[in-house]
Amino acid sequence: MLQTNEIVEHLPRSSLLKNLPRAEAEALLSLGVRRRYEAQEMVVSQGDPGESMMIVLTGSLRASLFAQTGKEILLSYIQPGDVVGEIAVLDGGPRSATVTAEAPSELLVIERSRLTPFLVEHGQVGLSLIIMLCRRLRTATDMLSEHSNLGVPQRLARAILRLAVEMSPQGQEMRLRELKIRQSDLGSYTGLARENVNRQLREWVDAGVIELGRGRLVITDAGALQQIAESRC
Amino acid sequence: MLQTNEIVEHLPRSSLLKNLPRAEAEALLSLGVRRRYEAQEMVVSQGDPGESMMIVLTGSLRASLFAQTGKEILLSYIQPGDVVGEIAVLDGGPRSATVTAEAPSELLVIERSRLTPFLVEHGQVGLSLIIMLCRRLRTATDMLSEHSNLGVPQRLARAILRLAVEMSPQGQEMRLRELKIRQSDLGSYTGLARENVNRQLREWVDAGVIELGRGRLVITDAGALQQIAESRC
DNA sequence: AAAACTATGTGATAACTATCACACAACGTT
DNA sequence: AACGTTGTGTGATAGTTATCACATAGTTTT
Repeated sequence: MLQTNEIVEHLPRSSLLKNLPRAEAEALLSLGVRRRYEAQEMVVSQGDPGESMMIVLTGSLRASLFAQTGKEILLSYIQPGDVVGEIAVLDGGPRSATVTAEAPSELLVIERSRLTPFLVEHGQVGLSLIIMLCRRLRTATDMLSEHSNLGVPQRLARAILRLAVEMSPQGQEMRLRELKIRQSDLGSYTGLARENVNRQLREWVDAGVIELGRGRLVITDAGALQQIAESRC
Repeated sequence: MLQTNEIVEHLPRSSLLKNLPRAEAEALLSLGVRRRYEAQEMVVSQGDPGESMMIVLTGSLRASLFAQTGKEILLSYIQPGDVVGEIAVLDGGPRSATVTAEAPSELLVIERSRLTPFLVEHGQVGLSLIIMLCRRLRTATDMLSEHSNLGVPQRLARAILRLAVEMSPQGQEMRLRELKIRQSDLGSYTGLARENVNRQLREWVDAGVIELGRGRLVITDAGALQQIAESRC
């Protein structure tokens, strides 16, 4: 098992850790306790009180909301280096979303009782958290404006391009060519019916923009996708 | 004109200042410079670089996004005590939205060059900012799930109830009975066509839930609105 | 008091999107 | 190899919502 001081190197591009001096990062990590989650296990559940936040060490997870009808709204995929549960632990409110492990995952759990005093002392870590929250806010705002104002092709294209970055294990720096995703999940990510996702994707296969497989989507012409995403019609 | 040390009392429920010790709040405010904006003047513009954040002292403003088509998406109304422009100044990115003064307004402008070092020193202020960002994230998430999953009546009812809090000059603590808002703005806030906003509102007038005037909406039966907002159909 | 705006009210129509109903293909299990 | 499960492909249909086209009514300007 990794030592605390090895974790920093193990998560090279973690949005939270990458801009922190080594000593600060290690001090933060030393506050946490490791815990394993099995595939399909729920890590946090929307509405619950939340006394801790987690840093993902290994594995992969998904964050989603559930409407009263039971329909899932997929918010994001979560990779090693990402932080989970920070909203509730920082502002004291209930869990704002549900997070589920998709694969067996190891998380570093940091309790509020240790985190809050630490943040008052370590202003730099606070700043790093602030930057992370800002990034979240930006993507939330983006998604909002996309949802209300774009047509099916634009929404789908943007979703695919965003997921190609988000699902990358390289911590948000690289764009994947091949996405491991089901069309129904693309549906709950974009707010479109699965059937319509399929119809649009098929058109793009015919146009040579992507290739499709079971639970799999390959971007063959990223430029074309980008164009569609930015077109104004 | 108010002295810096009087401002704290003048903004009793500012989301940023209310949980700070008096000395910390005053230290933060002393970093800023006052500036007046006329009605309709643009305070920050989406896409611009942003070197400062502002605390609203007096007046009222609106934050919005503009789609390529030119259509406005209304994000929020901004009141004294609220903070504007914090995202760009904190994470160094471009302005994430456009903010316009609706009435003549006075803002306290804090430059990044003074803010960042201050935050490293004053962990408490950082925490307070963090809590504010969390709140923003929560409402963004809420709006997202509403947009994709609710019907017209639910979306509109929730929008009205949220605005009744947001537009209150009492800084997010009180629910107004009378909203000063045009139906076209309700449309760009909810992502609905103005005509459909009108049709739904008319139904509610007939049902005795609200009253309407030019640029004005009065909630006469908040309980009924709440019920509509929470109904699952 | 016109005239010019701005905001609201309402029908008709067109476009879009979800839903339903299956067929089919891939994968895992026993 | 048969079976159950999960994911994909596609047409038909119904429902919703935007758009267009005006009418009307307050407000401000001249």
